[in-house]
Amino acid sequence: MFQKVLIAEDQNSIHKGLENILKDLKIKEIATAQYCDDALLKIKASLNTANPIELLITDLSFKEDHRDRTLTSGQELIRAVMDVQPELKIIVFSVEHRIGKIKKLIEVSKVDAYVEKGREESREMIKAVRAVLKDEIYYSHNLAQLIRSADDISQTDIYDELLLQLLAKGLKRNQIASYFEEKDLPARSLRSIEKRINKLKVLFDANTSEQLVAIAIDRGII
Amino acid sequence: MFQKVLIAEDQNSIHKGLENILKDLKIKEIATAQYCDDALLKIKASLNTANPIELLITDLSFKEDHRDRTLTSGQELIRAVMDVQPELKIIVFSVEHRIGKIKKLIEVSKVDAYVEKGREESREMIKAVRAVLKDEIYYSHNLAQLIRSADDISQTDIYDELLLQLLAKGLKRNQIASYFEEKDLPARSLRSIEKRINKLKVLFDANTSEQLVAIAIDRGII
DNA sequence: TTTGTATTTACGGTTTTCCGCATAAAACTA
DNA sequence: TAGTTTTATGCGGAAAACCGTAAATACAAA
Repeated sequence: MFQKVLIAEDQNSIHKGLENILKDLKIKEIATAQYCDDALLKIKASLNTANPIELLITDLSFKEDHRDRTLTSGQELIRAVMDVQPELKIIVFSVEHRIGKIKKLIEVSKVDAYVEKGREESREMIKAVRAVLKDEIYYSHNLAQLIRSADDISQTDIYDELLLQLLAKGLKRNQIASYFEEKDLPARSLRSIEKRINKLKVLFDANTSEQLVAIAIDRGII
Repeated sequence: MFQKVLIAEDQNSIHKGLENILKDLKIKEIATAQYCDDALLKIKASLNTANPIELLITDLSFKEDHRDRTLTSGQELIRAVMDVQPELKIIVFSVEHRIGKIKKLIEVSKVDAYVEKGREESREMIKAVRAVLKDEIYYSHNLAQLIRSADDISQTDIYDELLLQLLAKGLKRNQIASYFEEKDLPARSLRSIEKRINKLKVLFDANTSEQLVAIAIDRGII
């Protein structure tokens, strides 16, 4: 079993529960952090010791407060951690259920497991830790099917994503075209922008561009 | 201090933490429920006993799973509870930070306290329980100022809200006008709908209707 | 009731979005 | 390389959104 584990999570009510689970799994040392920056510091520090941290369990969203932060989310923490300790195992533990975000974590950030917060979280966390120990990828029960059915999202590329973001930010069609022009992106003409929006409307079954933005937000694409 | 408290929360890692806090506050009996429906049942059942539940601590969002549910959210639970036991004290404990939703809870549902899940949650929960015991209203630290600054939202009435919902659902301007016509709502002409959208765009500083929908979702209005 | 004010509605014109079509450019294939 | 397919662009017209204005209606105070 893992010797040393770090929990990055700002909800202190969760710490106790999580620690109990890990203790039952015979994990010797459990460190905690309430801020992403602290988590990164602890990981860096432990690298030069006899027993470095072997597993990071992290939430995705961390509340803002008075403290200045450089890392503001689990995603950023994960990216930073990969730089200093690429072999570190990572389990994401979050309420995030939007399949777009989760797919990105697994495919882009290469996290080892995703456990959704909810009724089965304790059981799922145990399974996840055991799976990760065996170098397996694990995502909680109800997610497996969702990920397969979310191919529509994979069909949206980074330009679609940018386009949706610009729409949500209040740019008009021709302003978006100008933006694409400036940034030297492909398919920058007004007509191409229009066609791209239309393609997305068909893909997400949206009647209007307002609904398209609502769906994109709901699915966690933007 | 309260004699009997019910916690409605589907994250089982949180239960332990909350229970510890409540025990420290000398609360004798702590009941828990993972589903809204179960919570309501327990409240109803306790009404006919010698010591009924005096305080309900509830989350807002409950995950869907295999079980059929009639009550699917904390908001619905609160509404149902008010019918059977109007004098029951209620503390909402949630990650919801969108001021629109929170304001509605306090003003419409008349909950006694709102504690935001996060770093200070334990301390805030203790404060909340003590305040509610003294018949006071309590909402966590960082919220007090936000609520005051959210007057813009109070300026949106139920028709604005409906309008935003219909926009997000993909109805066109004239379809919205027809909808208002059918439902016999005031200001049902196309021009009035347009003006209302325009008013909202000014209010929320949105350039386009797409951005307006994005902002409305972000602020928890729809 | 009258008067004044605010809201709602209708009309008309401008801008933006939407969409089909034709051509041009690019990517791909044999 | 030449031919084929896909993608991008430009143009024009229709539909929808946008916006000012004025008449009609609703509402409140006098």
